[in-house]
Amino acid sequence: MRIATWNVNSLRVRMPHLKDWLAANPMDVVALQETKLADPDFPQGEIEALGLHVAFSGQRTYNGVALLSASEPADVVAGIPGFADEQKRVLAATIGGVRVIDVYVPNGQAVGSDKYDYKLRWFAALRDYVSAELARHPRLVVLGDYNVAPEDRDVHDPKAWEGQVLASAPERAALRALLETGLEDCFRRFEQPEKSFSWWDYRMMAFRRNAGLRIDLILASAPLAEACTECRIDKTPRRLERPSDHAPVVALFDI
DNA sequence: ATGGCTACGATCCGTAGA
Repeated sequence: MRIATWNVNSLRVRMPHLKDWLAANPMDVVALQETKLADPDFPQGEIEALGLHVAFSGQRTYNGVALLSASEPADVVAGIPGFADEQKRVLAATIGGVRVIDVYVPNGQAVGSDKYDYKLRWFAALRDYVSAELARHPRLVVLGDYNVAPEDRDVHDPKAWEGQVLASAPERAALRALLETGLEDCFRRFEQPEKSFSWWDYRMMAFRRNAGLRIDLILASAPLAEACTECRIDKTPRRLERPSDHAPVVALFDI
């Protein structure tokens, strides 16, 4: 099974890149974030014309998540049950016997801000949700834009980012607490090139300088992680004209 | 120098991202 996550930063703008990428990289599951489309505006027909099923939960301008899949998604659930949130950041479905949770973690803006507090509350709710889902689904993957660089090696300049939002200790602790429910970062199961990142700022020629962060993650339950044979970041679409600032991350599972 | 892009929905600038 081939599973990918990609923050497309506007599905409307990135649709040509997505189509080209899927043509070259057929997937069984693709989790998208930042679609930035209200549900009535979602290009369902265009996705289905690619031979894929799709589930989506979006809003105008901000946020928005979608799950593309080769087989039909079952038991689709939007949001974190029991956590009231206007922002469309979570979408779950069962696809090919795997429970998939697509997440777009809040950015947090700045340490100590209201948005940062929201991010930490949101993480706590996600942990409780994932913990309950793990009990029901041995094969669980929780993937998306986490807006946290797990470790210093996931940051191009750890000194400059020390204590900053996306790298602060409370955010990393919240991510660790999520992992401790029983998930593993598929990317770190394998030898990887040094300075592997999944996001680069549009400014300052950050991509050319590889001044990035690894914040897009594929987390898998133990039975699924053990079946993972490869996990890689595909920088190819980031080199295109008018790219998303995020690169897709792919994991392969021998199931 | 705390900026530098990009997308969006509103106007010709503000908000947000990360």
